[in-house]
Amino acid sequence: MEQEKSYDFYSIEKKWQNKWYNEKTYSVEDLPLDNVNVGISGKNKQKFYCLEMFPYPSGRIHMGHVRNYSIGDAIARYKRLKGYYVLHPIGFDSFGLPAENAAIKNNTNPKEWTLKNIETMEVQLKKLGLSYDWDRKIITSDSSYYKWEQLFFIQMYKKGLAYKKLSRVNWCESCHTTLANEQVENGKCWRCGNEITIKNMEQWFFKITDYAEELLSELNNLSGWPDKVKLMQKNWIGKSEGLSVLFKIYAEQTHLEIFTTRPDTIFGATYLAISPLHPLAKDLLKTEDAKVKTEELIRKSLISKELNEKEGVFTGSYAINPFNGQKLPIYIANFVLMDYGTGAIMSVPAHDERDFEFAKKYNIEIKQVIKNKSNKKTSLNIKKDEIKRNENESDDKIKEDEIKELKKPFLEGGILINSSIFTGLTSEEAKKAISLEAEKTGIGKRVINYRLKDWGISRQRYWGCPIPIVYCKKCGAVPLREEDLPLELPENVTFTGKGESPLAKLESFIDARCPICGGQAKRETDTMDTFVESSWYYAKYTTKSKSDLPVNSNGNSNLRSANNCNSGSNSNSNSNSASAVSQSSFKQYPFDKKAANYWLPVDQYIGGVEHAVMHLLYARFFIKVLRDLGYLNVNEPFKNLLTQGMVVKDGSKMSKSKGNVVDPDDLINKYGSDTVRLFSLFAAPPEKDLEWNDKGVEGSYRFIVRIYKIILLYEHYLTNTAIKEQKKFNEPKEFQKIRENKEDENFLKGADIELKEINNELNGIIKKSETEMDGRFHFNTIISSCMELVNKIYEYDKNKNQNDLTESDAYLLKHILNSILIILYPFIPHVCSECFEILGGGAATANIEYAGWPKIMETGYKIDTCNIAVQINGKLRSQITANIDLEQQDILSLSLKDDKIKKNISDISLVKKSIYIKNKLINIII
RNA sequence: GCGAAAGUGGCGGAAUUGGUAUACGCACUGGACUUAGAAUCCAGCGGGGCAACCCAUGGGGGUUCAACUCCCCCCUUUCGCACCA
Repeated sequence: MEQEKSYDFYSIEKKWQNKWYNEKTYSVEDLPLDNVNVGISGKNKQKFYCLEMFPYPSGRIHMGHVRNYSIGDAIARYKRLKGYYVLHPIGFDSFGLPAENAAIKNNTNPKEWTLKNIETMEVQLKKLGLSYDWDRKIITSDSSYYKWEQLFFIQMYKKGLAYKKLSRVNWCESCHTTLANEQVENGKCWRCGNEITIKNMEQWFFKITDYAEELLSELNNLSGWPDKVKLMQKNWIGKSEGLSVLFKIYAEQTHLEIFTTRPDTIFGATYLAISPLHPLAKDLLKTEDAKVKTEELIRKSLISKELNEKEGVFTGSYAINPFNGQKLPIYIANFVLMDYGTGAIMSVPAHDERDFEFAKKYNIEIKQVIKNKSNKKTSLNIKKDEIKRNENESDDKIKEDEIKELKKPFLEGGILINSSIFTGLTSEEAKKAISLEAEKTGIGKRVINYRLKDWGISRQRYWGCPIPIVYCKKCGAVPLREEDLPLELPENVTFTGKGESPLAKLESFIDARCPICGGQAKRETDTMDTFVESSWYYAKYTTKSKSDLPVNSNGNSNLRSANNCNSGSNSNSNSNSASAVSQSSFKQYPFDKKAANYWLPVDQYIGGVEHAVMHLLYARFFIKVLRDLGYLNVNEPFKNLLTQGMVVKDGSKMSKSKGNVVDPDDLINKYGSDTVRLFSLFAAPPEKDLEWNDKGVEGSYRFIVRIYKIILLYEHYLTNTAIKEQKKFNEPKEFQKIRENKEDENFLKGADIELKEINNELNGIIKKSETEMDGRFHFNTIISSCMELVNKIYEYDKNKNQNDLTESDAYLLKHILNSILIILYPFIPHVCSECFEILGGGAATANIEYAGWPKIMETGYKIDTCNIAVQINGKLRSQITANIDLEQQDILSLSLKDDKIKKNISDISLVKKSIYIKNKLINIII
């Protein structure tokens, strides 16, 4: 007996990984070429762009990465089998705080730290055997990448899409920088969890609000996104339609503009409330007492957005309700936000919770103007702008005390009361009518407000993309000339971890010349939010050739020499930059427009749900900007989105502080990467959290060993029956049939029934896998069916002497084994590649990469009996075996012959009726 | 408070269209092999009952011949937003 080979995952994985990397198996062209080798040509193939969110090089790969990339790789490999031309790139999102914090802590250089981490992680990723096109690797902290970002910034600045303003911004003391609104979670910093405070600072913004409407409406076209994410973005954008109305201030010439979404309640307004930060606030104050109290409110509003209790001050001023002339007191109220709407509201306590609460506290009148819808139809005529009251309408009288005794506000829409000529209208009608009336008389206009704010991108940190702006005493803020890019991040900096950004203290960096007048100027020392890099990397990937800026070719690049750093823009090695260098400045593009248009949008994007309103919103915004700047013609970056759950252990997210971290490297060394990948796909469907289980990993390992062993078992056998050597099957006729999937029925008829049954099940798995891989991605169900099938093959093997097997058996068995290997290949590519090779490959190729997705093979075998569940009054009582496709009557009489059924139903006359689901179930009602 | 998702054995999870609930895996129990162990293989494995049967998909109602699946109410958990007028 031959010595049994054991499953040596180390050698197997090494062997295939080397092959993939050396042969660049997964590398694709920017645009498909005509005459490339079989299997990798993109011509006549449909493109498929598969992308996982690229990692921040924090040091080592963690389980979340493994899960993310295993999912992506499974999809990419599946699509290749299905005949797609697949772009599957990877890179590093390498600007960010950890590098700088490490620098402060260990006195290292952020760049070195980052590059070292990238090196480590690249080795780890390669050990996982992921099918990336490594030629497209991006390192965003490299100036060959971020210079384009600076270019975009300048072009956005010129279009007014990047601007600077003084504003109240979120400040994280621990990270020592400002944050965008999206990056504040529950009043805390998204990164470190520190409490956010408010600062008034000059900051750079991207005008994402210009795209609010498109960002919102395009959500409707993203059918491949989870509803959850779309809803989160929708809520974040927060569109609301309403009316802005001018209220004249009593005995003054000024007006106060308020915004409301409930114009129908305007007759119920009993006071106005304005934000403490409202520009008119101080002018309206009439008493010393109010002034003092307001100061306090202002002070509180300035440091925090948190609010415990509603507080306010009566200013002493009044405004006039333009609709009924009522004199309304004006309050300064802490719950009114300055940065939404107009910073002033009309308060209708009867119909708004907040106004109600405030009115109760300060004893302000509550006036009901909406009541429950009655069945009575309104008898008002609304024709265009005209509202005519019918003659015989009787007033709906509401008693005063009924209003005052309201225990809580009436929030729903209803029928208007106490609202002059609008009384009797429904809320919906009244909104329209009152808005029209306001517009007609010029006291108001319909407006749309968004909750979304512009994206604050200034960061007071070092390790980020420098903002290409200088401040000239004469010319003000001036962008660098495009040809002077990149503005490199200087490297000779010291990190104290205190006070301002290191850049702000670096004279050699700050000192600059004005690009317009040549005079003395100071450089902007803020860097860009690192979410900018990830907003467009998917587009950069589409172009392999690295078109770099000319290095040293532009003699007057004095701006760059000022920072006395290495001016070599040193992208990784083999860029054939000869032609690029000879060109002058930005005649080049960050990526080839044709390639971007060809590959984008990303067909499948995979990442954590935590980026639902940060990265995913910014990226959508950015591609629209790039489109409008003329770089590509694509509206949305990601066609389909899969948000995977977290990897948890003992019920909580893996983290150092909890001490429940599992290091992928340890597992790969112990079981091999196929096992680690398999477990992370098998233990839960991708969108759910994955509970890590060391014992479960062993189960996955066992399964792989079982596959390997059954292949070895049959390697011997299949060789003996000459399949491997193709003595019989090499006959052209047979080969032709196999290729065309037109098997000789007679030939297969000879095969074992057990094998044919297994084959039938295989056919089911092939179909089921295709549906799963087409969008639901519940790999766990595919894997479990494969496990079942492998178990059956073992069973078959147990009951069958190999020597009794015929050629037909061998052929069918090989088809089954090959198919199972191909189905599992996207999840465990190394061992499947190896096994496929051991068996001698398929009809067309010995390389599983190009074997194609398995075809359904009909053996002409149909099961002619089926198992039918017999229910009595809906309860399962028995099961019978019957010939397939029998009619209800036959099944019923068969059922009644069954012992267990007989016990319950002695005579057919007891049967009231029966319901029959063909070949499945009969329910007998008695 | 508002919005969304989820709740199935000891555990991870199946059941994609209403049609035999608990597939597959883990853990556990027993057995085989072994001096012994590991590994492997075989068998069992929702709860109750000797059994016939009964009870089980968070709880309670409903629709239906039939409900994990559809409808209503409630509970719990997770996530997002949180004075957005």
